[in-house]
Amino acid sequence: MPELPEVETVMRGLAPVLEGVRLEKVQAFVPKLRVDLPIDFEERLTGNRVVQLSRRSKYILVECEDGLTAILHLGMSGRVSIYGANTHHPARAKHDHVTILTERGDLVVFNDPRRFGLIVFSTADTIQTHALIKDIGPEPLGNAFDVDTFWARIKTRKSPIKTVLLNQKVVAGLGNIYVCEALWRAGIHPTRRADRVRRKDAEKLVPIIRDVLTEAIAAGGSTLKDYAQVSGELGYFQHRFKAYGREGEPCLTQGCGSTIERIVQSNRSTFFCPTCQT
DNA sequence: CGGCCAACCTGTGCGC
DNA sequence: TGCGCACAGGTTGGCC
Repeated sequence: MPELPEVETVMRGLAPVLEGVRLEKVQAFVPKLRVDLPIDFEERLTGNRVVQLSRRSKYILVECEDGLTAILHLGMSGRVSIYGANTHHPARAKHDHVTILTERGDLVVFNDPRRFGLIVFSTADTIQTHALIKDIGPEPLGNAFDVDTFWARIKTRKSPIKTVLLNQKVVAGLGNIYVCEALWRAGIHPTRRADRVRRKDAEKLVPIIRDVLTEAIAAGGSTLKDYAQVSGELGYFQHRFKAYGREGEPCLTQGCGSTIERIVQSNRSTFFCPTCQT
């Protein structure tokens, strides 16, 4: 489940395999994912050397030595697997759309059944102005994410706070799961209009958002179903969900005794405690 | 610009 | 076993 913590986990798994490494053979097996792959995708990456990996919101940025930066998004179902040089490299599986063989003999595979992911090209010196990147809000784990900035961005919005937190222009990297978790921790009802979220609620929410994402990264992401880290191991944060996916189960607030409910907002499931969250 | 919905895809799990 | 439907981690384009 690729929200910020999962993308960060994937990026950290890829970095030691790709950074400083020449790509021996890059192959794409589909013409497009969510959008067209670059026409020169294979030729431009094959023979190129990766300088550095980084993450912006849910995008992984692969900076290469010739100035190219590849922008990768995992969409809903995108996964990355790594097969070491001294291990068996499996035959291409269904929905394996891109494979990268490195000069060291490591194999990196991008698999995405729903093809909501994307890979496009930009350049290192223009990446900040790229259409996919330029309007994204502050990184929640960085210094630019503070109460004043956050409050300024939400206090005029009439939409439910749940919907506003999913908006990547407001704050980067949150998805359906971590929004539910953050609102549960903050005691804020997901349907409350963002312009009715008081400043003192924002003061709670900012560190809570930081904490929930930081904890999830430390746990190696969450992982619903069989979503795996690049190592193939599952993330463990899912075992710590307090709201997400817990419809009908007891609220875990001490002494609450209420039951987690599920509603639909903007066509997405929202899980919350009708008692704790106001 | 803000807000809302449909659309993009495939797979899975459930009720019948 | 098969069928139809609801639902799944995200984003965006079009419409009011």
